[in-house]
Amino acid sequence: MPYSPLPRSFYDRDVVVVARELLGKLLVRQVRGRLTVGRIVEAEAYLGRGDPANHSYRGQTRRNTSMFGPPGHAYVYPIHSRYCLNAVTEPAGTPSAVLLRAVEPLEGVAAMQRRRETEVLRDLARGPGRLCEAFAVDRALDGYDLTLGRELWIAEPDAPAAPCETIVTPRIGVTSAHDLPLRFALANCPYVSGRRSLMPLGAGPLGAPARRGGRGAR
DNA sequence: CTACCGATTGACT
DNA sequence: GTCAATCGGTAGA
Repeated sequence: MPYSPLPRSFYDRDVVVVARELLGKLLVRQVRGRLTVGRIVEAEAYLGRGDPANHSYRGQTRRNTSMFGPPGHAYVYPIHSRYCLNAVTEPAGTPSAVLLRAVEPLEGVAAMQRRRETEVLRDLARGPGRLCEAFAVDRALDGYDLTLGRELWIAEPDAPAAPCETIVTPRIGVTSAHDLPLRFALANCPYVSGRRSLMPLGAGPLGAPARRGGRGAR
């Protein structure tokens, strides 16, 4: 069966492991029988304990209730007139989650272009707010069960894409815990957000050529 | 009720 | 590179 959803056991593990392993998986959205699919190329872990950047750091509120629930559900929150999509991880009571920051558009590109009001592939789902717009994810999906395979889920790709190097960096946009390397992304992937040159894990300071202003494809 | 502030984006120097 | 629009969530009076 194509695009069968990852089981709950996938999410019921350490949030950092889940974040890393979500790279390369497929984000699938179904609206009125139409599929929108993208390959996850960037994700961030938000720890269930001792992470001041996590919305749950100061306890449970109306907004972050989904994070306190069982793993394998969505945590969707609004910010700056946009939405951000997370996958809740670890057992219920441990408020950890993985923020999906970018996907490579694969299927349903026309729908994404319509929702995003741009034709530019690279701009369809690069960044958490854009991703939600492209995939028609809003507050109605907060708490939604990602293992059902009906409206929104994550699937294993049929044929794994060419092996890609993973880079690890601090999380983008957070105002605390800058030191924690909890952002994971595919190296040299044009669909990854962020503005800095990205250093492959384990590469020396001068080992990796920084990508400069050139836009490449358009 | 008011005040402050982002897990952002897009426009601009 | 820098910057502010924008609005719901949260805390506090």
